[in-house]
Amino acid sequence: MAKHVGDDALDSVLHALSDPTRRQVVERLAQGPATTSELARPFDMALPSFTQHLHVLERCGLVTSEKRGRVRTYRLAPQSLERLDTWLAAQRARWTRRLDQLDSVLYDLKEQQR
Amino acid sequence: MAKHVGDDALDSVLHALSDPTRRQVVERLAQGPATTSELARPFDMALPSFTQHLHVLERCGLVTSEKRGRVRTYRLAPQSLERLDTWLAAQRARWTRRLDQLDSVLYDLKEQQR
DNA sequence: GGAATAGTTAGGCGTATGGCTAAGCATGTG
DNA sequence: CACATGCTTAGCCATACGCCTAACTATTCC
Repeated sequence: MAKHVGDDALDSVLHALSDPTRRQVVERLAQGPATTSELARPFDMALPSFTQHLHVLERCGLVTSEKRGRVRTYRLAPQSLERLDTWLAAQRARWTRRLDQLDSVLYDLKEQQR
Repeated sequence: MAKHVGDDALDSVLHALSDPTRRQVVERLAQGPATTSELARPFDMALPSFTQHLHVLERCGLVTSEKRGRVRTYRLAPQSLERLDTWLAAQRARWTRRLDQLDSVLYDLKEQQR
């Protein structure tokens, strides 16, 4: 089994996305940048609680932010989703390769039955 | 923004995958079934701690298990990864649609400059 | 300058998470 | 039957998480 030393990034991305609030923020930002309070509006949550979610998203690289005046604007950093994509693709590959092997085993069995 | 009521499943799948131990188990199982102790062997962890990870994976539907005699065998349940795949694809779609819109805005700006 | 606005910092609180040991149960095996 | 094997249950502990309120800072606007 391949060693996984540098996958802390994946850890934190997956952890960040495992919270529904944070996932909704990501979904919102996939449509374009937004400020802290715009992002917070749909949620029934105290602002400090909400900004913690934003900090989690930013720490793991899913979003970036920039403060102009007193307004902080967040944007999605889509390359971070690609990492997840890559991992998923790798698993799919393992899985399908395994199914291929099973197929050939079944084929061999059939051959033998003739 | 679309409402997200039934996404507890995604919550728990993402949470499960956010742990490196559990991710490695999934990677292992993507190559074929294995028993509890086979799965545990590579990890320097007390068995009860490890089986908790297996339970987490099973509760969220990422794996299934079956006990024959005193041996429990685990297999990957790949449809659960598809759910994640679907979500990721949706985000990618939002993101690229957004980029398309930006493209057309830029195009319009250019037109006006003529 | 004074008041509203936008975020931030500090600190507290209950629950969930991830690890452990010790003991318990089945199920195979000599 | 006795013993080894494979896993499970019970209970403990420390840390992390997600939420809150209160108070603070920094900007913008009249």
